[in-house]
Amino acid sequence: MKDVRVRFAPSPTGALHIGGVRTALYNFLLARQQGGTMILRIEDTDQNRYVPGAEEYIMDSLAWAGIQIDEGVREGGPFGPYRQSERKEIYSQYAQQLLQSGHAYYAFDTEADLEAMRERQKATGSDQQQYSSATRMTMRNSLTLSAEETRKLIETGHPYVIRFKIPENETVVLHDLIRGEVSVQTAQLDDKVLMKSDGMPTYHLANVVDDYLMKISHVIRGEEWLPSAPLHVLLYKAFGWGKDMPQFAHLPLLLKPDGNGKLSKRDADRMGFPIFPLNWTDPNTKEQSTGYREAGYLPEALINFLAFLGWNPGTEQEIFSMNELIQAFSVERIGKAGAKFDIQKAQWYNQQYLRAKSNTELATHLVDHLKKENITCSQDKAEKICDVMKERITFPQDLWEQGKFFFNAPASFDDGVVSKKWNDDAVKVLTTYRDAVEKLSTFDAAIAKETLEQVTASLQIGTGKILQALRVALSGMGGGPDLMMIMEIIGKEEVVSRLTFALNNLKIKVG
RNA sequence: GGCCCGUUCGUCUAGGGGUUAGGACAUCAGAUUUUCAUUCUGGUAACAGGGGUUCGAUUCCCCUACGGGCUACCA
Repeated sequence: MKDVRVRFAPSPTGALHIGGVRTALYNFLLARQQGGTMILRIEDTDQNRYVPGAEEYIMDSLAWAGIQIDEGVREGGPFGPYRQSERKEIYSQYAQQLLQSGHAYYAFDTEADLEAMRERQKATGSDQQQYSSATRMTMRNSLTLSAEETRKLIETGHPYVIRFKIPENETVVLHDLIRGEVSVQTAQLDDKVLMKSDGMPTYHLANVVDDYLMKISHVIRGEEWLPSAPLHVLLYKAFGWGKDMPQFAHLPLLLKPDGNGKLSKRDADRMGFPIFPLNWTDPNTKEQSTGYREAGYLPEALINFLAFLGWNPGTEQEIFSMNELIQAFSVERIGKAGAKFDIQKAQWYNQQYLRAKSNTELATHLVDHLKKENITCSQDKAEKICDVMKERITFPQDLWEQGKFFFNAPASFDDGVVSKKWNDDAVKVLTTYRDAVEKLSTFDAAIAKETLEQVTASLQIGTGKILQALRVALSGMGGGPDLMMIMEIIGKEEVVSRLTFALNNLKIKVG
């Protein structure tokens, strides 16, 4: 079997969209599974849309996600350059080949000429207003002009494009790995521009030439390319590369969570979830976007989630590491229909991966975060906190968000809990308890519990009745991890001082 | 408009001519828990519609509806 060589070919027109990450992922999975090569090709043939920094951003994003590139701008490789703007000469050379073999022609039409043609077509009631076999003989091109005229126009510097001459009355059949056979009549296709007047190729030419030269075996890309795939097939044939044509797989799109249509940045902003892998500041608008990384998503969770959007292994296993995905992946099991983007599922995955992490690893994260808050915390204490908190968090930052009380005494107390649970009995027990704790020489969760039980027993008040009051006094909140562990972690002195503060400041609410 | 692609619980999906149509997320209920969360148990919930083919269709075919993509000297 032919060596598997796949490519992810984004254009650097902005941050990498999450859908692009999935496309890259599927390419990567196939490459790794088959012992093939993953190529990153930068498709920067549109000079107007070039956004500085986008290229770096794309590479950094893929690296973060764990999608490794074997050949590309950074990595180099035997088929470079991997930036299309640096391959300009190659494309014009191949365009010449098409010109000579009669598969392409020069066109000198102006914007106004094209517009007039479309109007004429519209007036005849035609379904399509295209530059095609139906209209090309009415236009200003090397098909209608003499060789002499054509040569003169080019020599005198008239702007021109090179168009592909779509063959007439053919049926193009392409075999898509996901969709099966797709066939299109060439009469539906237009004479696409291959080389633009600025000397750059269009996507269609560049993509076919590069895929051929780079020996790409599988083209795995978004469904938006399906309509132009027949044109690409025709191009391969025109070049005489029919036998070396890659296999195609057109991926279903990622749809917005509500309603219909493809997932856009607007939807993500509106619903409050990231659309880009990493933080991104648009250099033109200065608009800032939070990335998945910064929002607290773990790359392995994002990857697992993305992999399952449009693909599944056919088993009931939900959690897959990258290596497991590589093992299990198959293009044939990719679905055909678009998948709505469900951020809740992504959060669930994140939770699963987060809780699978060791306390040591989580603690390191916590300690790092605490530095930003100017709080010092031993690794040992941080590990204890992570141990009691990890079952209740979705994002790493929740460790701090939900566990602030481990470091800062509560400044305010949950009203609902106070009004319900802060009563005479509670005050009585907590006062006695505070005094008892103060006298203790050693203190840990077990001792804290034993002492509390002794106090409630002596006062003949059920322990359960006052636990919520104790919790709110210590943490300010009505919920949280095991109270005895909280006391052990914050320590005896802190327990005493927090109780004293609460006892002095909380009023019993009557009624 | 034209062309192409698609359609199983709210969502991601498995399945496939005869199944109690399976799982996961979400949701609801119960249990556990000192609270919240977790965990456990259970529940609600789907084959877009109409025609065929067939003994039988959700599964195969056609049509319709709906949805999406494309329709640039953008990718």
